Amino acid sequence: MRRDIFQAIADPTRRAILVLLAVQAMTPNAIAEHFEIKRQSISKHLRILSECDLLKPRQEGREIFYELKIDKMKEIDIWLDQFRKIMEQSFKQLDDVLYTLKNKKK
Amino acid sequence: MRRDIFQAIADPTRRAILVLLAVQAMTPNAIAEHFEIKRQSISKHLRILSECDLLKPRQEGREIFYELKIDKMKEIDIWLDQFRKIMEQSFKQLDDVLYTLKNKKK
DNA sequence: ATTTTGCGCAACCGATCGGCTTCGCATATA
DNA sequence: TATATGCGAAGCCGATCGGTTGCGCAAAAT
Repeated sequence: MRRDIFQAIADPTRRAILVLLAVQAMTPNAIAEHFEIKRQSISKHLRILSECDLLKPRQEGREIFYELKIDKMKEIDIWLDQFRKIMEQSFKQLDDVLYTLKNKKK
Repeated sequence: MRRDIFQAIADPTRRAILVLLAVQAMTPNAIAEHFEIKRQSISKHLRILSECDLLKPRQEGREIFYELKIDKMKEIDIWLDQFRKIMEQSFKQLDDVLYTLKNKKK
């Protein structure tokens, strides 16, 4: 079980489920209506997403509403931050180069 | 071949490679030194990342320097935007609720 | 001219993935 | 009480994944 958030969003069906649940909590059957796969397969996806802490199930009678834990999505953002920082740094270095060139011209 | 960017970053080794290459372009051998897997496996990862347009190979004699096409990372950001927007909307709705409650108190 | 080095490709292999079907259980509903 | 419904768990299966080894080729070094 690798089961990290990146592996979770690797599957296009799971990404679509996340988008659906971002709008409103839904039951497995309701979700399955939006796809061409069986409810049981949806359940498998829901299990994976839940294990990654991306979803929170809420039992209501015999139904289970899965809701998105949107905060968890921040983890992806945090990972992307590395690149934003490195990019900034690259621009800074580029600035330095430009600055040096400018001074040499003088 | 699914080969989209989300499948590309699903693998932890590939994510680490991206971070390495964010700092500076490197050859397969140089990259492999940072991992405990064979150079050929690294090459496989590099092929996948290149096919996703995340890397650009630059031949230099018999060496190939792979460099990160950092712009491609924005695609992930764009996907995340959906959730940011939905979150904003949720806060807006929450504001509406709070506003209504406030008025009822009067 | 020969050997070493850097690389990608192809074939192989066990593990995992993402569907499927079948089942059992708990909760409505008749 | 009997039946229908909503769900998860388990087992199956073909496809893909991520590693390996063993090439062959071109460039560099000897």
